[in-house]
Amino acid sequence: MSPLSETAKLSRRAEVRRTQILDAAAICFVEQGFHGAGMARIAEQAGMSAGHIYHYFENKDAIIEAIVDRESELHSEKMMGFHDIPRDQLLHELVERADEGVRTQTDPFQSALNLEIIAEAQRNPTIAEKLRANDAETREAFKRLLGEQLGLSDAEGRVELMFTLFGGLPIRILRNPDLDREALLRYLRKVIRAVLSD
Amino acid sequence: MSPLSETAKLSRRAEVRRTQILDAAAICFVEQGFHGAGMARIAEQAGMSAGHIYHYFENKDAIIEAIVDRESELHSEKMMGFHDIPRDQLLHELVERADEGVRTQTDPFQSALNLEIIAEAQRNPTIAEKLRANDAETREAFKRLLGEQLGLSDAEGRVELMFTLFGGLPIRILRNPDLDREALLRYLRKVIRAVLSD
DNA sequence: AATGTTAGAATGAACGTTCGAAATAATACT
DNA sequence: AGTATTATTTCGAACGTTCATTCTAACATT
Repeated sequence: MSPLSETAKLSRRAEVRRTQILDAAAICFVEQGFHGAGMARIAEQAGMSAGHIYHYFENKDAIIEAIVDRESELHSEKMMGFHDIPRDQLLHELVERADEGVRTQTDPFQSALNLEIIAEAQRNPTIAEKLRANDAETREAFKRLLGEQLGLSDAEGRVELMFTLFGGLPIRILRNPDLDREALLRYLRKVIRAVLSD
Repeated sequence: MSPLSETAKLSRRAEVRRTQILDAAAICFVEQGFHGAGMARIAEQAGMSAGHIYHYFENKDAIIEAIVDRESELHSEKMMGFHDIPRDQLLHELVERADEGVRTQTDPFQSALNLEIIAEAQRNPTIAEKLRANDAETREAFKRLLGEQLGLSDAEGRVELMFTLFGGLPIRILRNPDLDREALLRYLRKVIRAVLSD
């Protein structure tokens, strides 16, 4: 067996363990928060000993950072999905896909993890920086989309409004769990049309 | 001296101490989070010993709850300010006061405290209930405003959209601290007009 | 046998909370 | 009014617990 495949096998193994830990940690963080969840609980959920986690992550903060990285990547990919849409269908698609956005942003697990990350970013500069970098990236991508594909001026303000709206959904669902998603969607679509046209 | 004024004096004293503690705690919570801030740090900020705090609050959670109550009351009062506006000026006023809303919701201290409360609500049922009660109250008030004063149908969805938008501002400012408030405001006003008219 | 992998006990620091006493204020008594 | 007594406020040390992290020894795999 070549040393290359050996390392590959090893890294793969390690990669599996890492995701195991990250998945477990995400569940614990949602249930108890970053600082409420103990390493023991995370280890139990991941099916390994507490001490063993330190073979894959330097410390608890590194786990948090890895989770944020994973979420950021997911978020970026979601955003990039709009770039393949032909320009004459773009506005229509953005309006149509509003409900998908509402669904993901109000999903109990996702929105809880999101809010947890947000809270952590407030006093963890590393996390804050990751969030801001991801925001800058997706914001610029969306601005280009509006400017180049839809030919809209003042894309900055339009993007900020859209991001504020979708970003506010996790908070909204927390404050009103019985929220009428359909009623909200009616006006969400109206707003998208108003903001993404002259 | 009547026993009434005596008790009043005593409660006043206690009330001053209580607000002293709440103010100090709010600062600490913003700086280090609910669970990051220790009682020792809060006590120092309040200018008293850690043990002494327990004469005014049963425990740390009680402090958190009191802060949430105070913020809720503030939020309710802000909302009630719209009820004195004559109906023919209401829409105009709502559009005009948008920038005041943006200013308060993106104020560094307020938005940080807000997000901290939100995060805490995720696994503290008492806090969650307080938030939901406050939301139900302000939501109903705003719905009445739109229905009775502006004669709008389907107020539910309109209110949800507006609340989502303003509620999302603290997150927005965290993810993009350099946010162009004026650019955002242009479209925020456009959205308010679109959502609060047929 | 050697190397990589796992478990779980040990460590030390940090935290919320309790407690008994000291300081201060209020009240009663002479 | 001035002293004695009671009540209230304040402090800071001590306690018990919890937690992240380290370490040592056992285990598996090659």
